[in-house]
Amino acid sequence: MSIRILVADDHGVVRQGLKMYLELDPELEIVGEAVDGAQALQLARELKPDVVLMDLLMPVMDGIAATRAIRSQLPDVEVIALTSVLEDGAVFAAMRAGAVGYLLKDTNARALCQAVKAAAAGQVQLSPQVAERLIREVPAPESPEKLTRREAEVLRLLARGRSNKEISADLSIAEKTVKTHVSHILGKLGVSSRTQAALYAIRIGLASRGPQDP
Amino acid sequence: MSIRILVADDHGVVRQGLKMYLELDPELEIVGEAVDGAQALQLARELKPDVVLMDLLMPVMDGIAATRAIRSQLPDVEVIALTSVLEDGAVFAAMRAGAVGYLLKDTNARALCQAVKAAAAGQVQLSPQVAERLIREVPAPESPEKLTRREAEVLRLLARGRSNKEISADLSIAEKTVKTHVSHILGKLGVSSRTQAALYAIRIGLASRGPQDP
DNA sequence: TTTGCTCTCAGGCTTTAGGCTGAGGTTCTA
DNA sequence: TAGAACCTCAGCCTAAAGCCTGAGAGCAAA
Repeated sequence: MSIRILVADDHGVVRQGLKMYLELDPELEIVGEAVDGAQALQLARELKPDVVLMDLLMPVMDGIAATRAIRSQLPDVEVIALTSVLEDGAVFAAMRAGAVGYLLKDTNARALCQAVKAAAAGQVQLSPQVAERLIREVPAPESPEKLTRREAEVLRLLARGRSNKEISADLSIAEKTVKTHVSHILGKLGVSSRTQAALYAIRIGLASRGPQDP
Repeated sequence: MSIRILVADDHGVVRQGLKMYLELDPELEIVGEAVDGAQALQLARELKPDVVLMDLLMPVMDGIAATRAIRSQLPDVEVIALTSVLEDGAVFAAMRAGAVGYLLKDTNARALCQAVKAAAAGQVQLSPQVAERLIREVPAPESPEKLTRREAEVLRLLARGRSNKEISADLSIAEKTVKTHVSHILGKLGVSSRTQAALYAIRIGLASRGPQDP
């Protein structure tokens, strides 16, 4: 059973290059190509690939947004972010969006194939340069995305398994207000349930995965 | 400074295979080999390795007993249990004996090296299948009830943020049935919401994104 | 001062989650 | 062969979650 791959990049040359690289490995199979983020999302839904190679700079819907959408709607589809240059914040943003890997386009064929296989197994794979960059970006995970201070606070409690009612008691505000915050959180994170939001918070390290006792 | 490893397995083929896998990583170094539990204990005392890869089924002294002996006499030596098949109770027994990891022999080279490094740092590392088994053997400190196979499966999906309706589609069963499973899961785990159940699954490693997804 | 963001709260609404009871089917085992 | 699990599904119910609109108050920057 081969690993099914969807390639998303707005440049034909890049898609062709990736194709030639990936098809050197008999275990890998390209099942689709997308030219923008929206199409990537659509094709991911239709084809349900194992791995999406996602360019971050694309028209219509950028790679970050597409990654977030795919990861929230299709949790079994892994995404590897792909860029030509290292941009500030991009690595962390991609990881926050749910990408399981982050590669530069100058990666060689062997490393690329290996990264795809690792991603299919749900394992993190980073270019050495990227890993170094990540370490320097991570120290400032102050606010995930654009959550306000209050929203981040609510998310932290939510990610400890607290109900809206419990959170309202914790913060001494109305449960209705908590619901408002939660709605905003779900919207900003691009997820559709509090459980997904909690898992997101765990992933970015906002909440520890320790015991939930207050 | 490399990580020093002792391999304990009564089959030469397995020892050779582990050697080839581990020596792919320059940070790992095999310093000794044992063919039974008694020899493993003796060599662990002499060589003081960082990690012991311990087969559970061995003559003279089985892996569980050897693990217990090593952990009690040499607290700085970490032990990873290794088996070819998942046996009932074996995971729990190994963890009780002090093993910090539990891997199947069909683990690939990358995962194996990663597990050894994690073990050297004292971190727990489990195969996804093992994690699933573990949750069935050791559900919660309060209620010693075990999850059934199906319940563990539902929990795995739940811990990926799936709704009841989505899970019912994934498993091709009625949403009503999923609700029944979820109710039983919550009861057995002693938690009061699906989010808490998801966090629990994450904590024990069930939710580590594994390759066994459809 | 105006603009904008944030935090607060509400009403009204639909959907989802979860508890409880009962029940028919399979499969495995004592 | 009779229990004992387990999986499946249903009805009926309450509670919780989530969406949408609107709105007042505080606060800070332009």
